[in-house]
Amino acid sequence: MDVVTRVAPSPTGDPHVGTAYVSLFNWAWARRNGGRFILRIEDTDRARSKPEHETAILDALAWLGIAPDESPAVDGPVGPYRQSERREIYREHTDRLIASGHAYRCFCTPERLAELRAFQKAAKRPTGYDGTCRDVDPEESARRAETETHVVRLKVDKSGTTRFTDLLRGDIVIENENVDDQVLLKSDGMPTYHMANVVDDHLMGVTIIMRAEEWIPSVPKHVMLYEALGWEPPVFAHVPLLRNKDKSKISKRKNPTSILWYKDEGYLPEALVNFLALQGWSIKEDDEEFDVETFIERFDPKDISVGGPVFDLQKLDWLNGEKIRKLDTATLADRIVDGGFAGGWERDAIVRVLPLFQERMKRLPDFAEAARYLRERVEPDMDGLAKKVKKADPEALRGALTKAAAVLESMAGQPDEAREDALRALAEEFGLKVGNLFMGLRVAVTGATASPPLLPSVDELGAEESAARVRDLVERLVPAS
RNA sequence: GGCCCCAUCGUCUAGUCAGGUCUAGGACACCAGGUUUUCAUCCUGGCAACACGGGUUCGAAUCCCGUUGGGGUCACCA
Repeated sequence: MDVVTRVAPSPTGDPHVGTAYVSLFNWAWARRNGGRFILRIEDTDRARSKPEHETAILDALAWLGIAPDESPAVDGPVGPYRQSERREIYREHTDRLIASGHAYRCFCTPERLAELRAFQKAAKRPTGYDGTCRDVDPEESARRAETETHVVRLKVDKSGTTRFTDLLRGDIVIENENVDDQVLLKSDGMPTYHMANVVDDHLMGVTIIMRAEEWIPSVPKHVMLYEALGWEPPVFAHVPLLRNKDKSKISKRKNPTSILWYKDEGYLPEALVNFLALQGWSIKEDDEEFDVETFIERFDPKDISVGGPVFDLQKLDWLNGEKIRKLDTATLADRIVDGGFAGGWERDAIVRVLPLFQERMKRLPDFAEAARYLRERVEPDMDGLAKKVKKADPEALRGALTKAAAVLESMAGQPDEAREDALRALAEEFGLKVGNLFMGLRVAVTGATASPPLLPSVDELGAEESAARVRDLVERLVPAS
């Protein structure tokens, strides 16, 4: 049988990392099986849904390289893919349920329901609809429906139990008396999630529902709907919820949840994908850095573990550095430029100097930050230098640096080895440790005690400018008297 | 609170279904050492976990029960 997977986000905010997480699994499973991955926009909440959010979700998934095969933007055989455009379909099906006695119209006002809920809570009783409209005579119900606003509710048979199988947890059984008469059709004619979800998943031929575990409690309602409609439910696989450090469901307050944030921070999409793949799933090999093709080859939803993974950005940073190091300089330069992290650098210039920075980068903005000294004189870190050359004779250091400046100029263009030898000799001449001389040069040229290789930096800068920086440092080294 | 889900190093996890090969493996982070003119990379080593209590069994991280802990959910939001 064909595999059809789906993700069904609601366009009510920035594209969420949880959507990316669930999409990745659904996308990969469809890819592995030569199936289809559908993105359905659940915009039945008319107040909160916004077109720009829908666009952002589509763009974010495309950026991650896990774009759906069918979506509002890519038509397919089972559209439309926006629930707001499927109103008639839901209406038809709720009518069917009313006709078959599986659902009923409810005329209770929101105010009454709020009061009911408040009362139940105060009395420490389980909350839920009290069934006032359950037994309104069908004819009377139809008549009142002409003029009165109403919703349609699922008529739950409160006896017995409902059972379903979760691919990751096995059988889950719930007493029907704990299942509420869920609203299926809202008073504005839009379906609720539960109704739309079941109808769409069936009509769209979805074979496996992989979604977050927060949905488990509502599965019995869905199962009842499948049964009432005479349909076979698909396979359910509820994946763990991504967590904050305190184990609560990942939230904006405690974690970056917008996919856009990761893009803006200079994370590579392949790093985020690799990282997300490691949440709840693991590769047998020791190397946890892998490409998406490998993931597709190995991924099977039944291997997902169910403990809620705490989001750890440190691991993402590591993965991002790994991915950056794997790119060739031309590609990395493109990523830097296209991502808007060039900081005024021309693309070709980036390609030229990138070897100095690539293995030191964790994120894309690191380049412009670390390469600043190549475009402007940065304030040398005199305190840092002082700590590093504490034991060196200041007079000797100044003398050696002054001569070193001249060496840099006179030996410009010569091989690194030759220049290094000359500088080493200089250090010896002044009775300095080689490291101390180099540290002085380093701080002079790059401004910092930790930097990319010295000589290549000098070459990029030009011998004259480098020498000038060294002489400037010598000036600063004169003790205040 | 009712209902439901979950429980291995600080974090992500392997092992659990088919009990012994687990004195519990890997990765990130951290610490130490090596390489390097610094940093980074790279290499080597180290620290560190089966929530607790019963039971079943010759034998339990693995099976069962309970406790504790964590999470989710109880909307005309998804």
